[in-house]
Amino acid sequence: MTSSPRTEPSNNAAPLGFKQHDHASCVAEAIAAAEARCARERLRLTPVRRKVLELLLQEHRALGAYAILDHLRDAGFGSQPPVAYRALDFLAEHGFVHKIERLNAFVACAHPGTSHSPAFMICRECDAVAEAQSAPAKGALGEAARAAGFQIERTVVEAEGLCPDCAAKADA
Amino acid sequence: MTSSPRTEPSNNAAPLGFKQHDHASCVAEAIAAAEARCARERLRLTPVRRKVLELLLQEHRALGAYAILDHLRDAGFGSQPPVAYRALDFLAEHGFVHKIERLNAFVACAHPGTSHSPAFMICRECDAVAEAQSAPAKGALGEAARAAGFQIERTVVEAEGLCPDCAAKADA
DNA sequence: ACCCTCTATGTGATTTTGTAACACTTAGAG
DNA sequence: CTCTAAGTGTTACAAAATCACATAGAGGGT
Repeated sequence: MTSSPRTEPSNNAAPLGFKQHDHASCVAEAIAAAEARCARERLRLTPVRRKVLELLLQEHRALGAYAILDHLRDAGFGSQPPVAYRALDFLAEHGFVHKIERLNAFVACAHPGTSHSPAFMICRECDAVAEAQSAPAKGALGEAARAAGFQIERTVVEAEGLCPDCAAKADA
Repeated sequence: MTSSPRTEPSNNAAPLGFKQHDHASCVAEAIAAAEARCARERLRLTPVRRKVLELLLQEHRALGAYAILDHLRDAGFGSQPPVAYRALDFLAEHGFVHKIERLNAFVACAHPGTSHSPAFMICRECDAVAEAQSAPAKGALGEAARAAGFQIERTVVEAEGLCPDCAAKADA
Protein backbone atom coordinates (compact mmCIF):
# COMPACT_ATOMS: atom_id res chain seq x y z
CA MET A 1 0.00 0.00 0.00
CA THR A 2 1.28 3.41 -0.82
CA SER A 3 -0.42 6.45 0.54
CA SER A 4 -3.38 7.16 2.70
CA PRO A 5 -6.19 4.64 2.40
CA ARG A 6 -9.56 6.35 2.33
CA THR A 7 -8.33 9.61 3.80
CA GLU A 8 -7.13 11.71 0.92
CA PRO A 9 -5.73 15.18 0.36
CA SER A 10 -6.19 17.90 2.85
CA ASN A 11 -7.53 20.84 0.92
CA ASN A 12 -11.28 20.69 1.05
CA ALA A 13 -13.60 19.26 3.65
CA ALA A 14 -14.11 20.93 6.96
CA PRO A 15 -12.60 18.57 9.38
CA LEU A 16 -11.78 19.66 12.82
CA GLY A 17 -14.52 21.84 14.15
CA PHE A 18 -16.86 21.15 11.25
CA LYS A 19 -16.09 24.65 10.05
CA GLN A 20 -13.45 26.39 8.01
CA HIS A 21 -10.78 28.58 9.49
CA ASP A 22 -7.35 29.97 8.75
CA HIS A 23 -5.15 27.01 8.78
CA ALA A 24 -1.59 28.01 8.05
CA SER A 25 -1.53 30.28 11.05
CA CYS A 26 -3.25 27.87 13.38
CA VAL A 27 -0.71 25.17 12.53
CA ALA A 28 2.20 27.52 13.04
CA GLU A 29 0.84 28.72 16.34
CA ALA A 30 0.25 25.23 17.62
CA ILE A 31 3.77 24.14 16.72
CA ALA A 32 5.24 27.19 18.38
CA ALA A 33 3.19 26.55 21.48
CA ALA A 34 4.30 22.92 21.54
CA GLU A 35 7.93 23.95 21.21
CA ALA A 36 7.58 26.45 24.00
CA ARG A 37 5.99 23.95 26.27
CA CYS A 38 8.58 21.28 25.54
CA ALA A 39 11.36 23.74 26.27
CA ARG A 40 9.69 24.73 29.52
CA GLU A 41 9.15 21.15 30.63
CA ARG A 42 12.39 19.68 29.32
CA LEU A 43 10.57 17.47 26.86
CA ARG A 44 12.30 16.58 23.65
CA LEU A 45 10.32 17.52 20.59
CA THR A 46 12.59 15.64 18.23
CA PRO A 47 12.34 15.87 14.44
CA VAL A 48 10.16 12.77 14.08
CA ARG A 49 7.83 13.85 16.84
CA ARG A 50 7.62 17.34 15.49
CA LYS A 51 6.93 16.06 12.00
CA VAL A 52 4.11 13.85 13.23
CA LEU A 53 2.55 16.70 15.17
CA GLU A 54 2.85 19.00 12.17
CA LEU A 55 1.21 16.41 10.02
CA LEU A 56 -1.73 15.93 12.28
CA LEU A 57 -2.18 19.66 12.67
CA GLN A 58 -1.98 20.13 8.94
CA GLU A 59 -4.37 17.38 7.99
CA HIS A 60 -6.68 18.43 10.74
CA ARG A 61 -8.38 15.09 10.88
CA ALA A 62 -7.87 11.68 12.36
CA LEU A 63 -5.06 9.75 10.70
CA GLY A 64 -4.13 6.12 11.24
CA ALA A 65 -0.62 5.25 12.33
CA TYR A 66 0.12 3.75 8.94
CA ALA A 67 -1.03 6.83 7.07
CA ILE A 68 1.30 8.83 9.27
CA LEU A 69 4.01 6.33 8.58
CA ASP A 70 3.61 6.88 4.85
CA HIS A 71 4.22 10.57 5.34
CA LEU A 72 7.23 9.88 7.52
CA ARG A 73 8.73 7.66 4.89
CA ASP A 74 8.18 10.36 2.27
CA ALA A 75 9.89 12.84 4.56
CA GLY A 76 12.93 10.62 4.90
CA PHE A 77 12.30 9.16 8.32
CA GLY A 78 12.19 5.51 9.23
CA SER A 79 9.37 3.58 7.67
CA GLN A 80 8.64 0.85 10.16
CA PRO A 81 5.60 0.95 12.43
CA PRO A 82 7.47 1.53 15.69
CA VAL A 83 8.74 4.86 14.40
CA ALA A 84 5.23 6.19 14.09
CA TYR A 85 3.90 4.52 17.21
CA ARG A 86 6.69 5.83 19.39
CA ALA A 87 6.21 9.38 18.23
CA LEU A 88 2.47 9.05 18.73
CA ASP A 89 2.98 7.60 22.20
CA PHE A 90 5.06 10.58 23.18
CA LEU A 91 2.64 13.09 21.75
CA ALA A 92 -0.38 11.42 23.27
CA GLU A 93 1.28 11.02 26.65
CA HIS A 94 1.83 14.73 26.83
CA GLY A 95 -1.52 15.73 25.41
CA PHE A 96 -0.41 17.06 22.04
CA VAL A 97 -2.53 14.52 20.24
CA HIS A 98 -5.39 12.23 21.16
CA LYS A 99 -6.18 8.72 20.09
CA ILE A 100 -9.62 8.07 18.68
CA GLU A 101 -10.27 4.52 19.85
CA ARG A 102 -13.26 4.12 17.62
CA LEU A 103 -11.16 4.71 14.52
CA ASN A 104 -7.79 3.43 15.64
CA ALA A 105 -6.54 6.83 14.61
CA PHE A 106 -4.95 9.94 16.01
CA VAL A 107 -5.85 13.60 15.90
CA ALA A 108 -4.05 16.75 17.01
CA CYS A 109 -5.37 18.21 20.22
CA ALA A 110 -7.66 21.17 19.66
CA HIS A 111 -7.20 22.65 23.10
CA PRO A 112 -3.54 22.26 23.80
CA GLY A 113 -2.14 23.58 26.99
CA THR A 114 -5.35 23.48 28.91
CA SER A 115 -5.61 20.30 30.90
CA HIS A 116 -8.78 18.65 29.78
CA SER A 117 -10.74 15.50 29.39
CA PRO A 118 -11.62 15.50 25.73
CA ALA A 119 -14.75 14.27 24.03
CA PHE A 120 -15.05 13.64 20.33
CA MET A 121 -17.76 13.81 17.74
CA ILE A 122 -17.04 11.45 14.88
CA CYS A 123 -18.96 11.53 11.63
CA ARG A 124 -19.82 8.02 10.51
CA GLU A 125 -19.94 9.13 6.89
CA CYS A 126 -16.79 11.17 6.38
CA ASP A 127 -14.80 10.38 9.53
CA ALA A 128 -14.43 14.06 10.37
CA VAL A 129 -13.63 14.53 14.03
CA ALA A 130 -14.42 17.48 16.29
CA GLU A 131 -13.11 17.83 19.79
CA ALA A 132 -15.22 19.12 22.64
CA GLN A 133 -14.87 19.26 26.37
CA SER A 134 -16.51 16.76 28.63
CA ALA A 135 -16.69 16.06 32.30
CA PRO A 136 -18.01 12.56 32.43
CA ALA A 137 -16.76 11.96 35.92
CA LYS A 138 -19.11 14.66 37.15
CA GLY A 139 -22.32 12.98 36.10
CA ALA A 140 -23.94 9.62 36.43
CA LEU A 141 -20.71 7.83 35.67
CA GLY A 142 -18.89 9.59 38.46
CA GLU A 143 -21.58 8.59 40.89
CA ALA A 144 -21.48 4.99 39.77
CA ALA A 145 -17.72 5.00 40.12
CA ARG A 146 -17.84 6.37 43.64
CA ALA A 147 -20.50 3.87 44.57
CA ALA A 148 -18.42 1.02 43.18
CA GLY A 149 -15.16 2.27 44.64
CA PHE A 150 -13.64 2.68 41.22
CA GLN A 151 -10.98 5.36 40.79
CA ILE A 152 -11.32 7.05 37.43
CA GLU A 153 -8.02 8.18 35.95
CA ARG A 154 -8.95 8.90 32.39
CA THR A 155 -12.04 8.72 30.24
CA VAL A 156 -12.71 8.07 26.61
CA VAL A 157 -15.81 9.79 25.27
CA GLU A 158 -16.59 9.38 21.61
CA ALA A 159 -19.92 10.26 20.03
CA GLU A 160 -20.71 8.78 16.65
CA GLY A 161 -23.20 10.42 14.34
CA LEU A 162 -23.59 12.75 11.41
CA CYS A 163 -21.66 15.96 10.96
CA PRO A 164 -23.57 18.98 9.62
CA ASP A 165 -22.28 18.52 6.08
CA CYS A 166 -23.18 14.88 5.81
CA ALA A 167 -26.53 15.47 7.45
CA ALA A 168 -27.28 18.08 4.79
CA LYS A 169 -26.30 15.67 2.04
CA ALA A 170 -28.42 12.93 3.57
CA ASP A 171 -31.44 15.23 3.63
CA ALA A 172 -31.34 15.68 -0.12
CA MET B 1 -17.83 -24.07 33.25
CA THR B 2 -16.21 -25.02 30.00
CA SER B 3 -12.99 -26.53 31.28
CA SER B 4 -10.27 -23.99 30.73
CA PRO B 5 -9.37 -23.94 27.05
CA ARG B 6 -6.09 -22.65 25.75
CA THR B 7 -7.01 -19.11 26.69
CA GLU B 8 -7.15 -17.54 30.09
CA PRO B 9 -8.73 -19.73 32.71
CA SER B 10 -11.85 -18.29 34.23
CA ASN B 11 -10.31 -17.40 37.51
CA ASN B 12 -13.22 -16.29 39.55
CA ALA B 13 -11.83 -12.86 40.51
CA ALA B 14 -14.61 -10.31 40.79
CA PRO B 15 -15.25 -9.22 37.31
CA LEU B 16 -18.40 -7.56 36.25
CA GLY B 17 -19.61 -5.24 38.94
CA PHE B 18 -16.45 -5.46 41.00
CA LYS B 19 -18.36 -7.65 43.42
CA GLN B 20 -19.28 -11.27 43.79
CA HIS B 21 -22.72 -12.61 43.13
CA ASP B 22 -24.53 -15.81 42.27
CA HIS B 23 -23.37 -16.57 38.84
CA ALA B 24 -24.98 -19.76 37.65
CA SER B 25 -28.42 -18.29 38.08
CA CYS B 26 -27.57 -14.93 36.60
CA VAL B 27 -26.23 -16.64 33.47
CA ALA B 28 -29.27 -18.84 33.16
CA GLU B 29 -31.62 -15.91 33.60
CA ALA B 30 -29.83 -13.81 31.04
CA ILE B 31 -29.91 -16.59 28.48
CA ALA B 32 -33.58 -17.19 29.10
CA ALA B 33 -34.29 -13.48 28.75
CA ALA B 34 -32.33 -13.35 25.51
CA GLU B 35 -34.23 -16.32 24.15
CA ALA B 36 -37.52 -14.76 25.09
CA ARG B 37 -36.65 -11.50 23.44
CA CYS B 38 -35.40 -13.17 20.28
CA ALA B 39 -38.60 -15.15 20.04
CA ARG B 40 -40.65 -12.01 20.54
CA GLU B 41 -38.75 -10.02 17.94
CA ARG B 42 -38.20 -12.81 15.44
CA LEU B 43 -34.46 -12.74 15.91
CA ARG B 44 -32.54 -15.93 15.47
CA LEU B 45 -30.45 -16.88 18.44
CA THR B 46 -28.62 -19.63 16.60
CA PRO B 47 -26.28 -22.11 18.30
CA VAL B 48 -23.12 -20.12 17.58
CA ARG B 49 -24.67 -16.88 18.73
CA ARG B 50 -26.08 -18.48 21.82
CA LYS B 51 -22.76 -20.08 22.63
CA VAL B 52 -20.94 -16.77 22.34
CA LEU B 53 -23.47 -15.05 24.57
CA GLU B 54 -23.24 -17.87 27.12
CA LEU B 55 -19.52 -17.61 27.09
CA LEU B 56 -19.46 -13.90 27.71
CA LEU B 57 -22.03 -14.21 30.44
CA GLN B 58 -20.08 -17.01 32.05
CA GLU B 59 -16.70 -15.36 31.94
CA HIS B 60 -18.24 -12.13 33.08
CA ARG B 61 -15.50 -10.03 31.70
CA ALA B 62 -14.28 -8.63 28.43
CA LEU B 63 -13.00 -11.22 25.98
CA GLY B 64 -11.27 -10.62 22.68
CA ALA B 65 -12.74 -12.07 19.51
CA TYR B 66 -9.92 -14.56 19.23
CA ALA B 67 -10.35 -15.77 22.78
CA ILE B 68 -13.99 -16.34 21.97
CA LEU B 69 -12.96 -18.11 18.82
CA ASP B 70 -10.82 -20.52 20.83
CA HIS B 71 -13.86 -21.44 22.88
CA LEU B 72 -15.95 -21.88 19.76
CA ARG B 73 -13.40 -24.20 18.26
CA ASP B 74 -13.35 -26.25 21.45
CA ALA B 75 -17.12 -26.42 21.32
CA GLY B 76 -17.05 -27.77 17.80
CA PHE B 77 -17.98 -24.66 15.88
CA GLY B 78 -16.08 -23.10 13.04
CA SER B 79 -12.69 -21.81 14.01
CA GLN B 80 -12.13 -18.95 11.62
CA PRO B 81 -12.39 -15.32 12.67
CA PRO B 82 -15.55 -14.47 10.72
CA VAL B 83 -17.48 -17.01 12.74
CA ALA B 84 -16.80 -15.14 15.95
CA TYR B 85 -17.10 -11.68 14.45
CA ARG B 86 -20.45 -12.41 12.87
CA ALA B 87 -21.91 -13.73 16.06
CA LEU B 88 -20.54 -10.74 17.93
CA ASP B 89 -21.94 -8.36 15.33
CA PHE B 90 -25.36 -9.84 15.78
CA LEU B 91 -25.20 -9.75 19.55
CA ALA B 92 -23.84 -6.22 19.65
CA GLU B 93 -26.33 -4.94 17.11
CA HIS B 94 -29.17 -6.09 19.30
CA GLY B 95 -27.64 -4.99 22.55
CA PHE B 96 -26.86 -8.39 24.06
CA VAL B 97 -23.19 -7.55 24.25
CA HIS B 98 -21.12 -4.40 24.05
CA LYS B 99 -17.79 -3.77 22.47
CA ILE B 100 -15.13 -2.22 24.67
CA GLU B 101 -13.21 -0.10 22.19
CA ARG B 102 -10.38 0.50 24.57
CA LEU B 103 -9.65 -3.21 24.82
CA ASN B 104 -10.82 -4.42 21.44
CA ALA B 105 -12.94 -6.82 23.40
CA PHE B 106 -16.54 -7.72 24.10
CA VAL B 107 -18.57 -8.04 27.24
CA ALA B 108 -22.10 -9.28 27.92
CA CYS B 109 -24.58 -6.51 28.57
CA ALA B 110 -25.33 -6.03 32.24
CA HIS B 111 -28.66 -4.33 31.74
CA PRO B 112 -30.27 -6.27 28.95
CA GLY B 113 -33.72 -5.36 27.87
CA THR B 114 -33.57 -1.79 29.03
CA SER B 115 -32.57 0.50 26.22
CA HIS B 116 -29.53 2.30 27.41
CA SER B 117 -26.40 4.14 26.55
CA PRO B 118 -23.78 2.24 28.44
CA ALA B 119 -20.66 3.51 30.15
CA PHE B 120 -17.83 1.30 31.29
CA MET B 121 -15.26 1.34 34.04
CA ILE B 122 -12.16 -0.56 33.01
CA CYS B 123 -9.45 -1.50 35.46
CA ARG B 124 -6.04 -0.86 33.96
CA GLU B 125 -4.49 -3.53 36.15
CA CYS B 126 -6.77 -6.51 35.80
CA ASP B 127 -8.99 -5.51 32.88
CA ALA B 128 -12.14 -6.07 34.89
CA VAL B 129 -15.06 -4.21 33.38
CA ALA B 130 -18.15 -2.82 35.07
CA GLU B 131 -21.08 -1.38 33.21
CA ALA B 132 -22.91 1.72 34.33
CA GLN B 133 -25.45 4.01 32.82
CA SER B 134 -24.52 7.28 31.21
CA ALA B 135 -26.28 10.11 29.49
CA PRO B 136 -23.46 11.87 27.78
CA ALA B 137 -25.66 13.66 25.30
CA LYS B 138 -27.28 15.47 28.19
CA GLY B 139 -24.22 17.32 29.39
CA ALA B 140 -21.47 19.43 27.96
CA LEU B 141 -21.06 17.11 25.01
CA GLY B 142 -24.70 17.42 24.05
CA GLU B 143 -24.45 21.17 24.12
CA ALA B 144 -21.33 21.16 22.00
CA ALA B 145 -23.02 18.84 19.54
CA ARG B 146 -26.09 21.05 19.26
CA ALA B 147 -23.90 24.10 18.83
CA ALA B 148 -21.91 22.40 16.09
CA GLY B 149 -24.94 20.92 14.38
CA PHE B 150 -23.71 17.40 15.00
CA GLN B 151 -26.33 14.67 15.36
CA ILE B 152 -25.29 12.16 17.98
CA GLU B 153 -26.46 8.63 17.26
CA ARG B 154 -24.39 6.61 19.68
CA THR B 155 -21.74 7.29 22.26
CA VAL B 156 -18.84 5.35 23.65
CA VAL B 157 -17.98 6.16 27.24
CA GLU B 158 -15.14 4.27 28.82
CA ALA B 159 -13.43 5.25 32.05
CA GLU B 160 -10.02 3.81 32.76
CA GLY B 161 -8.71 3.53 36.28
CA LEU B 162 -8.31 1.22 39.24
CA CYS B 163 -10.97 -1.16 40.45
CA PRO B 164 -11.44 -1.48 44.22
CA ASP B 165 -9.43 -4.69 44.43
CA CYS B 166 -6.43 -3.41 42.54
CA ALA B 167 -6.56 -0.12 44.40
CA ALA B 168 -6.40 -2.04 47.67
CA LYS B 169 -3.43 -4.04 46.45
CA ALA B 170 -1.68 -0.88 45.30
CA ASP B 171 -2.14 0.69 48.70
CA ALA B 172 -0.18 -2.04 50.40
C1' DA C 1 38.67 16.01 25.16
C1' DC C 2 36.98 11.18 27.00
C1' DC C 3 33.88 7.72 28.78
C1' DC C 4 29.49 6.52 30.42
C1' DT C 5 24.68 6.18 30.39
C1' DC C 6 20.19 7.00 28.99
C1' DT C 7 17.06 8.19 25.55
C1' DA C 8 15.63 8.01 20.90
C1' DT C 9 15.72 6.03 16.31
C1' DG C 10 15.98 2.37 12.62
C1' DT C 11 14.89 -2.18 11.11
C1' DG C 12 13.25 -6.93 10.58
C1' DA C 13 10.07 -10.09 12.13
C1' DT C 14 5.98 -11.40 14.43
C1' DT C 15 1.60 -11.13 16.76
C1' DT C 16 -2.99 -9.53 17.16
C1' DT C 17 -7.20 -7.85 15.24
C1' DG C 18 -10.39 -7.51 11.60
C1' DT C 19 -12.34 -8.19 6.43
C1' DA C 20 -13.23 -9.86 1.66
C1' DA C 21 -14.73 -13.30 -1.11
C1' DC C 22 -16.87 -17.41 -2.13
C1' DA C 23 -18.99 -22.07 -1.40
C1' DC C 24 -22.31 -24.80 1.20
C1' DT C 25 -26.29 -25.55 4.09
C1' DT C 26 -30.75 -24.86 5.76
C1' DA C 27 -35.06 -22.56 7.40
C1' DG C 28 -39.03 -20.69 5.84
C1' DA C 29 -42.08 -18.45 2.23
C1' DG C 30 -44.74 -19.37 -1.73
C1' DC D 1 -41.27 -29.07 -3.55
C1' DT D 2 -38.62 -25.04 -5.15
C1' DC D 3 -36.71 -20.74 -4.47
C1' DT D 4 -34.62 -17.36 -1.73
C1' DA D 5 -32.28 -15.31 1.84
C1' DA D 6 -29.92 -15.78 6.05
C1' DG D 7 -26.50 -18.22 8.41
C1' DT D 8 -22.27 -20.88 8.59
C1' DG D 9 -17.62 -22.53 7.20
C1' DT D 10 -13.19 -21.79 5.01
C1' DT D 11 -9.29 -19.64 2.50
C1' DA D 12 -6.91 -15.83 2.01
C1' DC D 13 -5.65 -11.38 3.10
C1' DA D 14 -5.41 -6.56 5.15
C1' DA D 15 -4.75 -3.55 8.95
C1' DA D 16 -3.09 -2.41 13.54
C1' DA D 17 0.24 -3.01 17.04
C1' DT D 18 4.23 -5.02 19.45
C1' DC D 19 8.83 -7.48 20.19
C1' DA D 20 13.62 -7.78 19.93
C1' DC D 21 17.77 -5.99 18.93
C1' DA D 22 21.18 -2.90 16.77
C1' DT D 23 22.71 1.84 16.18
C1' DA D 24 22.97 6.79 16.90
C1' DG D 25 23.11 11.00 19.76
C1' DA D 26 22.52 14.01 23.73
C1' DG D 27 24.24 15.20 28.37
C1' DG D 28 26.69 14.62 32.34
C1' DG D 29 30.91 13.82 35.07
C1' DT D 30 36.03 13.28 35.08
